[in-house]
Amino acid sequence: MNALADQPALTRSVEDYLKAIYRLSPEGRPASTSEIANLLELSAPSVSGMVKRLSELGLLEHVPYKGVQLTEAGRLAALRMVRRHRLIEAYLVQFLGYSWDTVHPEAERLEHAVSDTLVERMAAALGHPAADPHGDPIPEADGSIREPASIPLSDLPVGETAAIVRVNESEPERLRYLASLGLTPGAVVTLCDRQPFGGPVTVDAGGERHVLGHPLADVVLCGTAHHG
Amino acid sequence: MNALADQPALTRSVEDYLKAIYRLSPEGRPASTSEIANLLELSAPSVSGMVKRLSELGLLEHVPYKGVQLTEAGRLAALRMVRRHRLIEAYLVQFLGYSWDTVHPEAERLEHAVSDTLVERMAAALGHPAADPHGDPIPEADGSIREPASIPLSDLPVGETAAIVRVNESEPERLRYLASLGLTPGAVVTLCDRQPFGGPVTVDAGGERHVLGHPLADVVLCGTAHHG
DNA sequence: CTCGATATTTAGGCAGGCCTAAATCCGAGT
DNA sequence: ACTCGGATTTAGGCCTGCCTAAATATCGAG
Repeated sequence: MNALADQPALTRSVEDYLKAIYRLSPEGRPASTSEIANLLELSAPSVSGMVKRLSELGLLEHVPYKGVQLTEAGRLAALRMVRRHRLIEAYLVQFLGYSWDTVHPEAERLEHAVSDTLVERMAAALGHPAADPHGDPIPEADGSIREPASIPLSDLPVGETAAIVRVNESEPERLRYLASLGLTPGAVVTLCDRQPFGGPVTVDAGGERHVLGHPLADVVLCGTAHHG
Repeated sequence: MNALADQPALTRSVEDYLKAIYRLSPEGRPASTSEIANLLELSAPSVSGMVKRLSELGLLEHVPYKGVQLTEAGRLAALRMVRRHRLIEAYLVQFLGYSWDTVHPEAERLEHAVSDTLVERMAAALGHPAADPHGDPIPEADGSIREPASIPLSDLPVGETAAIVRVNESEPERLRYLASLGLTPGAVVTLCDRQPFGGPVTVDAGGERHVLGHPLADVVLCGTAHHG
């Protein structure tokens, strides 16, 4: 058990690469060098070089000119970082006064420094939450993760009521704006109107009506617990 | 104000060197290359090279073959790390179930990763403590630090009663032993007997009598609030 | 004052991780 | 089938930060 703990020590860089590749390959689809370079804000040759080392370490498989895929070891190492990151975010918000729009950079640094012990103590202090402040699901210590089914607010049928389960956004500005509208995980909203051709969406949240641009409505994910 | 915050970004290595040199030069006495190498468990040539870089960065002054001394900038950077370390230790013990003998390595890693914001939030959550769990004084955010006067338990006059203010020990084993005897900061003890020539010391702590070897009694520091 | 032990520095090397410039591959369009 | 542009990899370089081996400075003892 606890497949995410006590793994060989990896450098911060390696941890970041693995996390990035994990993010870029949701269901095993290979990630390209340039996608990784783009996400990590590094040059493509740097990624190429690191990819070679990581494949020699057995953390990923690389088909030259095609892309990379995490091995099981790589996926577990990545999930370990994701678990850390999300638990740290939850802890900082719950206990140290961080808000969901400022917590990311702090977690980004801490995730490389905390011990497995500390992570599990934070998890316990939080009561082993299932998701972080953005609604992103927290992988279990054994490496399992369950992504709740959801649909973007922009796809919710008009007239339908649903709970927000997740907000897929990282820009602080947008997060603050969404929070100011009450559009945070747990909030119950009703879709009142949708304009065609990617037009805005009108939503009722806590008795107030708001008009949201389509791109913004797209990152607000609603639960699909259909009537029961 | 807040001289300890918002300083130029230093690497983990540099931060560790500065902290080590600070520890080795209590009142400005120069620290030698080998002392630093010893404390950081590095080779002397490694230290020599780093010292050159640090002096070029203006963080210390180096008289070749004589020793190094922190500049004001270096002292502030070191104090910043000390503040972080001690606040983190206090926080982990108070809120996350760490004990004083296990908290050091965790703090050692976190001190390089936390932001100034997080440190200050932890300080606030703790109520701005003056000392960490070992009684080591926590530098203020402005860089000031006050070391309370104290004498080793081994030097306490026989018959005298005093409060333990600090325990200058880092080995977990010894810390656990001292804690098991109730010899932790805040405890009030009376020196019952001392054998000559560096012999053991008998101390009353919370109604129980314990015999302590001289080296151990030496790291237990007692307050010198003489009858008043 | 000189010698030798010890501390320190210099010289040279290596790994991690990043970069730019140059070579190479791939695949789309004709 | 060929070619051209974009993606990718290779080549080569730099900085940090560590190492060992060798040179050099210092200091105490005789």
